[in-house]
Amino acid sequence: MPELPDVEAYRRFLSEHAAGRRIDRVVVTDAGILRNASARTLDRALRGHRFGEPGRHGKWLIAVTTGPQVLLHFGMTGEFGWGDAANGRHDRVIFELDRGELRYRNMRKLGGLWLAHDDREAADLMGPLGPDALALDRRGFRTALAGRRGRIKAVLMNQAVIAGIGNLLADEILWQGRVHPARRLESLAPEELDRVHAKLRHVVRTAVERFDYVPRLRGWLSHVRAQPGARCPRCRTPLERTVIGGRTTWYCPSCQPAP
DNA sequence: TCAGTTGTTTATAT
DNA sequence: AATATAAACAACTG
Repeated sequence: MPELPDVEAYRRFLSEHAAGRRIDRVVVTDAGILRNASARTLDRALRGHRFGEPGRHGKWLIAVTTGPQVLLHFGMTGEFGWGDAANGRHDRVIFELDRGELRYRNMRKLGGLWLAHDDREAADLMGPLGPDALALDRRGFRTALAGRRGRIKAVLMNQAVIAGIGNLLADEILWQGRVHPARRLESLAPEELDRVHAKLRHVVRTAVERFDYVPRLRGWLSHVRAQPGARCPRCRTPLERTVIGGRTTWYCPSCQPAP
C-alpha cells in the first residue's frame, strides 16, 4: 500500500535483511512484472552479486548491488515478504540469497521491476522526479512549486514536482493545513503555502519515524477517512468526498473552505 | 453484479 | 506548454 512512508520502510527492510547478502538465484514466477528485462536476463545480471545499501527517491526503491541496480515500484499493492513461501500467492519475484529469501509481492501488478546498469539509466527509467518529500525544507518546497498552476492536491501528488506524496498523504496534509484540495496553487497566500509545507513535513516525518505507513492516528483525517458517516476529527462536520486528479478525495467542508 | 481501491501512463481535450 | 480528464493496466474486496 505504498506511498513514501511504506517505501521507506521497504528500504530499511532491504538495508537490514539484504544488504551484504549474495544473490544466488532470482526466481521470477510472473514475468509480467518485469518491465525492461526477461526473467533470464534478470537472473543472469544479478546472480553472484551482493546487495548494497539501498536508496529511495519518492516511491521508487533503488536496490543497489555490486552489479546492476534493480528499480522497484510497488504500485498500490506491492510489498516485500521474507522467507515465508506460504504467503506466496502474489509473489512475483523471489531473490534467493546466501542467507534468506526476499520476495517481491504485488497483487495488482501496477508498478514492477526494472534493471538499470548505472545511475543515468536509472534516472531515465524513473522519469522526471521532484525533490524527495522527506527531506524537503521550506525553500525547497517553494522552489518546487514555483511556476506551477492548478489544484493544490494535484500539484502535491505530481511526482515530477515533489516525489513521494500519494492520495492519502495529500488528503491528510491538506486537511491538517486547512486548505481545500481544489484550491488553485496560484491563489494560495504565502502563509497558506507555508502551512501546507509545515503539515507536509509533520505528516511525512511522523509516518516515517513512528510508523511505516500513513498512520491512522486519532485526531488525523486518516483515522476516519473513507468510513461511512465519517466526521471531521476537529469540528465534527461530516466529511465530503470528491474527485481530484482522478483520485477519491476526502475533506472537511468547514475547516477547508471551498475556493 | 457492480463499485471501489494508498499508482502511473497514455491519449485526448482544454 | 501545462493542466485536466478518462481510460487502461490487473486483481481483488465488500
